[in-house]
Amino acid sequence: MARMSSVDRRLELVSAALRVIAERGVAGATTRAIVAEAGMPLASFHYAFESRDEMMRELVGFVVENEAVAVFESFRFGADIRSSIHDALHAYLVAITDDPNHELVMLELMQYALRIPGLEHLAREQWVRYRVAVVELLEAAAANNGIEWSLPVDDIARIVVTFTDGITFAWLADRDLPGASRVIDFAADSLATLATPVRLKEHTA
Amino acid sequence: MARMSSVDRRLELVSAALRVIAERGVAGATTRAIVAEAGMPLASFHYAFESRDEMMRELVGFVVENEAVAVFESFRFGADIRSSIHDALHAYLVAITDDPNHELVMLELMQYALRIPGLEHLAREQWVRYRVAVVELLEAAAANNGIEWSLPVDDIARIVVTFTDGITFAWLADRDLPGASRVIDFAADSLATLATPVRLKEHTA
DNA sequence: GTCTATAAAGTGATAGAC
DNA sequence: GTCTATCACTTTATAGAC
Repeated sequence: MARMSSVDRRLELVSAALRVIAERGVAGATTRAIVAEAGMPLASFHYAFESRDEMMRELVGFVVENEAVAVFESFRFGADIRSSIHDALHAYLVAITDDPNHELVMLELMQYALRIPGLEHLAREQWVRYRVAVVELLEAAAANNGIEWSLPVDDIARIVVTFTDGITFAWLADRDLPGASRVIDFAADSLATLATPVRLKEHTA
Repeated sequence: MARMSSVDRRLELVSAALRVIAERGVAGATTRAIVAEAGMPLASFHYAFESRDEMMRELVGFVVENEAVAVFESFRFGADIRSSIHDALHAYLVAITDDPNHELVMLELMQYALRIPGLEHLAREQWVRYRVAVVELLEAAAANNGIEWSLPVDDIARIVVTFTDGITFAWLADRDLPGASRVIDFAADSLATLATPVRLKEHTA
């Protein structure tokens, strides 16, 4: 393997570690397994990182930074707020079922962070970022579908993430896709009741 | 330690292992840590169990069997269905916050089961048992508050568990109790819309 | 039966050759 | 700088003394 900058090698190792974790879990992410996945000799690991703990801290931080809710990025809104919510949740469900290991890794890393002293704040941060992403989506949906939210948008985002977490967890456990779809139907219905049509004083062409 | 039957020793070790897991996580539940917690010499472990894996299998099975949703057992219903749901969810939240490690252990064991080939069905089973417990509660609540459910009770139970899982997960991450309470308010409101007053042809005194 | 003492394998981390 | 070879330690599991 050609020479790489220190920062590249760190990234390469973190990336390899994430693949190993997806395959075998956090417990299976030994330094040997990671360097094997990255195609490096064992010593390269401690050339890039002080310790395995340091790498795991960087990995969790990396995930928190980069785990955008990409599901929603290319998302188009529906004709009304109910179908916008429904389609977004459905897109989320599809993303989960397409790559179950990904969500399992997120869950495992979150738990890992909750267990390691000094990393608890990263668990909180990751969860808050999800919520912030949902806030943006809720505001865009409101603008798009001409509604106002009857609760603080931050509270609604909390409800939405409660749904997505619950749906994720349930599907990971029982793999019942029609069941998950029925929950999404309910979620869309009940969230739509929090939307009220907005009276326009003026509107732009 | 006095002589104990084989079955008692197994139970003692499983119980000690659960305490160790609550304290240090699954990764910290080494055979040494477990026998130390149980006050036994190391060799006793393999006298009772073939291997650590066998003990972990029994432990997960034990939890699945015995993890009753005790929260709801001594639960009293409210005057209407909305407050019955609300109070039940609130009682659940109190139980979680009183003993955060307990839910963290359940989460961790579920993840463990999902990772270990041959144990996946136990993860599913544990989740289904929660749902069955909720079905019973929903039916009791319906009888008590004189309503009928407008969806199959099994689907509603799925929604309820989605809520409790999501609320649990969120609270473990961000420890925001007022936030969790607001989600519970919403959950009670939206679940109550699934209840319709029942017309009685006749009633018993 | 019970437990000390140890084996065998795997871990994170490094020294030292190139 | 890079990597082989190895250290020091921990893990599960067992042999063998009592």
